[in-house]
Amino acid sequence: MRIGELASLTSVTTKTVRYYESIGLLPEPARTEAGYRDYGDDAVDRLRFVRDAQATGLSLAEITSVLELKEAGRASCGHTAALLDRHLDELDDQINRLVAARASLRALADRADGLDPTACTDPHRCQVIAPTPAEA
Amino acid sequence: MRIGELASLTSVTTKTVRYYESIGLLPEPARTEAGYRDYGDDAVDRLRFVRDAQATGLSLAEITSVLELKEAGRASCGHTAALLDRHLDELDDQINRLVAARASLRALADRADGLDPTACTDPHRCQVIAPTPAEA
DNA sequence: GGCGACCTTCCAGTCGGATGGAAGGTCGAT
DNA sequence: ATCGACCTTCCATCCGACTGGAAGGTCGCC
Repeated sequence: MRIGELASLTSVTTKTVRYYESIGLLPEPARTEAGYRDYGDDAVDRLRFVRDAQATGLSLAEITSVLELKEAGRASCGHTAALLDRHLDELDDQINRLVAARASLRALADRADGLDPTACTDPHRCQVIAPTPAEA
Repeated sequence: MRIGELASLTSVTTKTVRYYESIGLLPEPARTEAGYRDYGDDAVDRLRFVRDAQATGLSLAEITSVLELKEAGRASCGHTAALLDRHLDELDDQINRLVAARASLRALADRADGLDPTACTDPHRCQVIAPTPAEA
């Protein structure tokens, strides 16, 4: 199939497909006589995997390394598992940071809701945001 | 105080301070006769607030708008509260997406752990990553 | 033989959040 | 007088993941 069909089957643009090829994420496909890229069905799988992996938050560089291991064949399970474990840890950290941020933001928002708007008269001190009204 | 002191009090670089000024996040400070930036104590508060707000995941653009509202004075509580609520929703979405991603990654990693490495012999199909071994 | 859809390459630009470096000015201490 | 620390401006570069556009080739159909 040509690039347009591959792109629409995987819901990406042809631009993106060429970009992925340019960074080594997708292998160079065969070409038709006219020079058009000519993909097999496995390209759809690979590209779908890329998008799935991306959706879990892996960077394109990480996905590249998973796919290179896959390409290399043997022993990839261990390496892949290690990469996934590492990414899981990062994901946990990120979630924890966001949850903490959420909590402090929630506190800020609650403070905002509880405030009397008419108390908001000093242009130099907004009580919602000033961390602790008299700390400086 | 000069830019270096402000920077070290707030744990940012002087580069970053000038950058924040350039995008309108910090007001243009007074200048000494020699042309040096000359900050008052409130600059420390403001810059600290910026970093705190950033830590909760607000973009610099969002922080700018919060600070503009603060600058504007009255009615800022309502607007600020609305912005915070909106950001809270976004944060929730983001956390949900990450948790979902974590789950699917976890499933992938479990699969990797459970696999017999010697089964990993076909260079064209790594069982850890191939989404469902025969789907194409 | 010409239209439009599709393809090619290559180069530039976007966004957010800075960071690096060059070239030069200023200050206090020795 | 000169050193080093600090300051100034301006312009360029980085990262990741694309996206846009120009200029041109190819295909099928009327």
